Amino acid sequence: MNQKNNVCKYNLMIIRDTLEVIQGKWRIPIIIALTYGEKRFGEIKRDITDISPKMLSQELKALEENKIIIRTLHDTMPISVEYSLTPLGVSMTEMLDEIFNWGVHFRKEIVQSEPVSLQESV
Amino acid sequence: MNQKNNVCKYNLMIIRDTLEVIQGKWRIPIIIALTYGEKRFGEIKRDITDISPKMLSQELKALEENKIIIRTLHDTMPISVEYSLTPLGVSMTEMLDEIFNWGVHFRKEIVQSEPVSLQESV
DNA sequence: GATAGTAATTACCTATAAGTAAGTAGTTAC
DNA sequence: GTAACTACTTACTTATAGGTAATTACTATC
Repeated sequence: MNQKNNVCKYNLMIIRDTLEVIQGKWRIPIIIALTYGEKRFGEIKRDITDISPKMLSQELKALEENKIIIRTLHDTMPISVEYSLTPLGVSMTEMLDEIFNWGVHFRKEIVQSEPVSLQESV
Repeated sequence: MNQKNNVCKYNLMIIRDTLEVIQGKWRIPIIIALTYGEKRFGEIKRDITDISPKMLSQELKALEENKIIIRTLHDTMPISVEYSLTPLGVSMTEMLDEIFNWGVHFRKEIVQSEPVSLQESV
């Protein structure tokens, strides 16, 4: 029982470090947008229609600091900036898939029991 | 390309509904604590040492409203209250496992590159 | 040269999450 | 009867997340 308890506590510690990286309204959506290939600032903004440039800029910076994404400056005319996942970012795929899968399951369950308005817009 | 884009946007919508359920510092830790079996208020508090009774009470209530956990009042003397996962809560297991797995991977990567203090206490 | 697009930054404000501290109502042990 | 335990609740405060609006610097198009 004490052994089981320590395992539980160790796992909770790992989880809390992880949550700090993926916490917030925008980080996971941004990462998911980038799993569809490298994108420019404006492209991500168009995918996540209601994010403000301030939040996008801020969260991209945080994800870069956590080595989840890389920012590449292409020396074209006009200059373009592209964001893409690092190997560490790509390694999130299974996790993101499972979050998505559970989301689908959850939506099914909730829509069945109480037809409350989740986000309807696509 | 437009097709791909709509798929991306639909997926983002699912994800945002999901994030609302699991968002915050305490919900995932609480759910994980309960994957080890049903627990009483005080037991959860002992697992998650730094949660305040206010936050625990508040988050348990939110999880109950989202049908992730159930609160059972045992008519013992003295009365005891037990929290356990619903089938919907149990269905989060794969997702939580993947979050944990990525957390382990992330910790390994970060500890290698820069030995910065993550949470050390167990 | 005016207008629009890209990739942001800055200042300011509000809303929400979380923390602190104390209190309550019941029970049990000494 | 008083001290401690369980399961909370309430009031208050602080911290953080997020939103709004305006601005910047550069290029391209009309």
